[in-house]
Amino acid sequence: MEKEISQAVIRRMPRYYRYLGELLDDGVERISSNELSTRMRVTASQIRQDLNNFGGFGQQGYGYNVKYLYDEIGKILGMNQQHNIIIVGAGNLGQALANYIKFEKWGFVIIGLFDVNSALKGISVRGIKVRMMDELEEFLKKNKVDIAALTLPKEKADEVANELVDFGIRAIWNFAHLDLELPEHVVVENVHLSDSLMQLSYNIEKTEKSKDKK
Amino acid sequence: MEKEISQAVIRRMPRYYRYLGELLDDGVERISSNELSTRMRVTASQIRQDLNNFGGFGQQGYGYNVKYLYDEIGKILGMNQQHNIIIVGAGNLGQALANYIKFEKWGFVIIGLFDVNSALKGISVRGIKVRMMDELEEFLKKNKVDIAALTLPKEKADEVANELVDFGIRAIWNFAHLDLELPEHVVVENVHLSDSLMQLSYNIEKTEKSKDKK
DNA sequence: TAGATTGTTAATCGATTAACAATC
DNA sequence: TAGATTGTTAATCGATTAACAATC
Repeated sequence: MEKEISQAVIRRMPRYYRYLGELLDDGVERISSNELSTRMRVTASQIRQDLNNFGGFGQQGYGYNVKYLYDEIGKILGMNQQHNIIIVGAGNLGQALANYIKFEKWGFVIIGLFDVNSALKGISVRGIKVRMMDELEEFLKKNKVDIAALTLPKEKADEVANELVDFGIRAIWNFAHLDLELPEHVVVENVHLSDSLMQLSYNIEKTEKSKDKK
Repeated sequence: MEKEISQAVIRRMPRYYRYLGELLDDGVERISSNELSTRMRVTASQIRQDLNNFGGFGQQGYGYNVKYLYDEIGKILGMNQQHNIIIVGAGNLGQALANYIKFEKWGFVIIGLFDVNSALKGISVRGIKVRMMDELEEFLKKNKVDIAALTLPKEKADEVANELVDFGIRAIWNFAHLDLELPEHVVVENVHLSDSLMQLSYNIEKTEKSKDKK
């Protein structure tokens, strides 16, 4: 019986992956938790604890082999397999995501674009034509889709999300400004841009105030 | 001497704000921590603790007045004032953000678009023309800019971020896939979309596995 | 072998939840 | 006044950090 790994740990994994990728690019062969901790500004203890949730990737007296650790974290995050994505909502944000070719480096491939708005019918983004929602069921039968990105206004998002789940979608990358209420077996990752701006706004005020005190 | 409020609390505030906004739209006048806890799927205790970091907004025996609490949280988050934003990096994502008019509802107004790529010179998005970086200093002298959104590839982001800070920018909304190393007085809020996708990918795998066990 | 550094246990710190007295 | 519900203190839980024995 494996113990559940906390989301706090999961959130840090992509960051380790990124730093290791940079070290790899720089030709660094091995690194100790201590040296990595200095670069990343976290404690060495935390790095070792985090990694040991998944296995003993290091070696006493040596540290961690950068290439090996990079690959292992990649596997943990599922970067060793392709993820097919459809984007539902072909407005500005949806189109921007469709254009963002860098995702393919990590195996995230956008294979379809959908919208409810028939005004967008016929438009293509990076060679991917925008389809209407009534073509979705057929499309999902013919293509393996792992993730649906939801970039619709919140008024439509809830209904469309349920439709996606009915058609068999198991993972939603949600950009709509609401909390989706979906069955437990569906994984949802929220990107709430306005929440992020509000946090920034709060931290601006806080920083201004602490400056005033001096 | 005020105690520092943890980022865990700050992260939850925009969500409270959103739920209260919905209640307000629905014409709900008052709400108890208990009822709100049911809707938001958090504990009533957490709600009361979170709010009491900022003040006693409720009333024993009554609960919270929705309108009042909404406004108070709005003030905490700085939603009572306008924030002028420039977007640096007028590619797909930058343009998508510039087009996203909903931000204005919360007082976030995009007043400028900049890029290093002269191919974009002359293009306009929602009436905002793309300017070159050499116009930035002048622009910042003439306009109050509260936030710079960074939507450049990571190769350019670091250099541009430093430039922004040199010109007096105090807050950066960072979409580039790297950790900016900036002076302490600069507030940075990161939106790492690929990290978010990787988390989603991990959680997909985890959910698949737990299903297999049955 | 001696030195370095991990993996892991123990200690500490902080965040969440529970409980209840205060009070509307 | 009685009932409801907050604000706040105390208890619990979980996450982070420290320490060190194991071992390369």
